[in-house]
Order: sequence, then structure tokens, then C-alpha cells
Amino acid sequence: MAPVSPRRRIPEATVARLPVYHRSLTELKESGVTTVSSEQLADLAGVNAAKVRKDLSYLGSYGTRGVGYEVEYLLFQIDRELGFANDLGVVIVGLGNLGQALANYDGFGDRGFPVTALVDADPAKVGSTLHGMQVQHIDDIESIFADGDLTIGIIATPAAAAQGVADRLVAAGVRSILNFAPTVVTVPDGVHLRKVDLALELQILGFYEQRDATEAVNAADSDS
Amino acid sequence: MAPVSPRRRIPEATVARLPVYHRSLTELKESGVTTVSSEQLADLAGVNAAKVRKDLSYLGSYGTRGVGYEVEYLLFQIDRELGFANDLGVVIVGLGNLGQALANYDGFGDRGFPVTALVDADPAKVGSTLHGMQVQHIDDIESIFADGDLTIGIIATPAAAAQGVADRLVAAGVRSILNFAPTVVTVPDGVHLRKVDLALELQILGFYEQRDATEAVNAADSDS
DNA sequence: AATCGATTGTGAACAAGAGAACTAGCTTGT
DNA sequence: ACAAGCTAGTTCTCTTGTTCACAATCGATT
Repeated sequence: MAPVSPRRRIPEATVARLPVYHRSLTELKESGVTTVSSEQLADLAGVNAAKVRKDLSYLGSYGTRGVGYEVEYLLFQIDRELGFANDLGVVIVGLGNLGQALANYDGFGDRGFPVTALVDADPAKVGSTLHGMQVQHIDDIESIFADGDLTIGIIATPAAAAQGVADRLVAAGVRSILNFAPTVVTVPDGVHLRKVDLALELQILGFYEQRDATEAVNAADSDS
Repeated sequence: MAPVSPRRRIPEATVARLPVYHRSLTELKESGVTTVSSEQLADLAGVNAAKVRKDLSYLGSYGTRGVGYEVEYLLFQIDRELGFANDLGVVIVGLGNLGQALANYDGFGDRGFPVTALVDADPAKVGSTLHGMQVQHIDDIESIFADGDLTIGIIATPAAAAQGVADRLVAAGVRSILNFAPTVVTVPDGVHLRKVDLALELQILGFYEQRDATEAVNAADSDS
């Protein structure tokens, strides 16, 4: 009944930054750097030094006062925390433009997330080979996860199909989903969902661009 | 000297949600719905009703108590706020897997962000046609923006090239950049930068997946 | 051994955001 | 005209996240 691992609860914001630190540290390691200060790491990661220290302190006290952090050791600890020991496969559902690009994108495999299956609903696509892998039909999705491996599902279908795919992924036992479809997808409690909405990012940028433009006009007006 | 438009400052979190409301409202409009309550809209957008009302109140009082919001009018107001009146072009730099997929992705144009130029550094790619558009060389980037149109730059290059591209975009007058390269890019004040890091999203999901898995194990241990 | 400069780890103030609860105002039915 | 029922708009509280400031601690140097 008592909480088993209440020792530390890492804030969501920190979790989102750990991979960034991880990347910076990997670069440092490859450059042969053995020690790094919170300030240096902050520069590389594009954040505030105090934030780096606080973030890292959630993992434990892995730094040395007066010196900094040992790159390799810190990297190891972040690896552990992020669960890089486990191999976590990725299934891509929907092989349109975006899905195909994601299937061919080496960035996933390079970072420990090998694409383990490609799925589509279009019979014309099923059976074809992409990035050295056969496309399977979505109706066979249950069998893909039969072995109980932990897997992340990527939804790259049109918006209309996204919720249905999500439901099937959840039914098949997937507990983490990354949604690229431009629509709201809901999942049951206990399933983690993140979204990447490309057009939405542009719209946000567009807002600020337009705001700045009109502000400039207003400023010019008040000058006159 | 006095602030010119202090009337309302829309919080960042709200700005990020406005496009979601916009999308939901567009769907409602296409279904012939003329009026919507904050609760309905909240359902569609996947958020809390109070948040919807608060968000919309930053734009002004466009609802009617006891009734709701008129879909078309609200849509118009959000359009205005997001700057959909202006046409904002998009330049994609880097035409590897991801860049090509983005170039072919209709989601941008559909939402008012036409791709206006494709740029790469590889001479082998320059001159080829993609999505009905000729690929230009990055050295000619200045000329692309010569007309002073507002444009968003998308960086889809390898990580190593990203900062250089960002610098050139900024030098050419681009004030909004969307970075897909898995690296930290810094820009001067006044330039808006957003990032989409695909592998990072997987790593975040991976963290929670692993945490849940170990928690389950721990719970089982304490049961025994 | 003692001091000094550097850097971590953390407590506390501060800021931003989320959500609940309340108020104000509209519409409809009688 | 009035009451009842909705629903927008607003206020308040709580949580989360950020930043600052400083004490604790380490290695180096004299």
C-alpha cells in the first residue's frame, strides 16, 4: 500500500529537457570532453544554468562542487533514467508522405527507437517494402504486438482515421502514442499520448509574426 | 512612449490553443452548425470548458450568455487574431527525407501556409523539381526574400548545418523559424523560433513507458 | 593546514497556467 | 412583465515551473 518509489518524482518539464541534455552530453563526450559545468551545459542546451542544476538534482547528486559534472557518468545516469537500457520499438501507422518520411528517417533508430513495423489500411500499400520492411495491414495489428514487447505507436494517418487507429493501438496493448494527425485524439487513462502538429506550429509562428508586424505599424503611427 | 497596444496580451498557452479551436470550429462550420457552447467546443478541442472561455475572452467578448458562440463569427475573429488575412509563405531548407515529405505535405498549404520556395545546399538537388517547384541553392537565399514578404523558414537539414542555415535565414530577413533539426539553434532577439524534435518526443514517451513498467514491477514486489 | 576561487545543490521568491466557483446577462416560456 | 434556466465572462485558489540567491563543498595553491 505504501508508495514504492516516492523518492523522487521528476517534473514533466524536466523530463522533456533530459533528452536535450543527453544530446549535448553525447556531443561533448565525442569531442573528448570529460567534465562540464552547469553553465556550459546550459549554453549547449539553450537553457538557464540554474534550471540545469535543478533538473539534474532530481536524478541525484551526480556533480562535484567546485568542478562540475563528469560527462560520461552523467550520460550514464540520464540513459538509465530515460530507459535507454530497454529497447523500445516503434510502429508507424499510415504511410502517406509523412509516414514514409518517418519510416525512412534514421533519426529514430539512431536514438534507440528502431522502427519495428509499418502498418497501413490501403491494400495497395500492404505487402510493399519500405526501408527494408514489409508493410502490414492494420487488421493484423494485434499479431504485431503479440510478443508483449513495449512499443510506441506513431499515428501518421489522415485526421479522419486517427481516432480509430488510436483505439486499435490501445486495444492491442500499446501504452504510448505519438500522434501526427492534425486532430484531437483521446485515449484512456494510463496511456500516454503526445502530439506533433506541424501546421499548428506554423500557425503559432504566424500569430507572432503578424502581431509584430502590426505593432511596428502602430509604433510608426504614434511617432507621426 | 506609452505602450501602444496594451489592451490585451494573449498568454502563450492560449496562442497555442487558438489554432486547435480554429480547427474544431472549421469542422463545425462544415457540418452546418451555427452556434457552439464552450462545453461543446472544449470537448472537440480536448480541453476544459473554463479554459475555452478564458482563452476566448482574451480575444474579446464574442459570445452570448445563455446561448454560446456563433461559429462563423468566432472563426472570423480567430482568423483575424492568428493573422490568416495575411498570406504567409514558407521556405523549406534542406530536402532530405523529412524536407521532401514536408514539401509534399498538403497540410501546410491547406491551412494557409503555401510553400513558396525549396532550398538546399546540395548542387545535385538544386534545379530538380519537387511538388511542382524548383529547388534553389541556399546561396541565392537573399534573392528569395527580396520582395519583403513575410515568410517562415523551415529548417529540415542535418543537425550540423542547422545553425548556419538559421543565421542565413535571419540575415535574409526571416523573423520566424521552425526547426526540425535535432539540435539547439539560437537566434537574435525579435526572431521567433520553435522546434519540432521527433526523436525527443519518442524519448519522452519512452521515459514514461519505462517508468510505468518499473512501477508495475515494484508494485508486484510489494504484493509478494 | 589553511585559505581561496569555483561550482553544485537547494530553499525561497516569483511567474504562469489550470481549474473551480461565482457573477452577470441573455433567451425562452408563461 | 417576470421567472427560470443556460451559458459567457471573471475572480480566486492551487499547482507547476522558473529564477534568484546563498550556503555547502570541493580542488588547488600557498
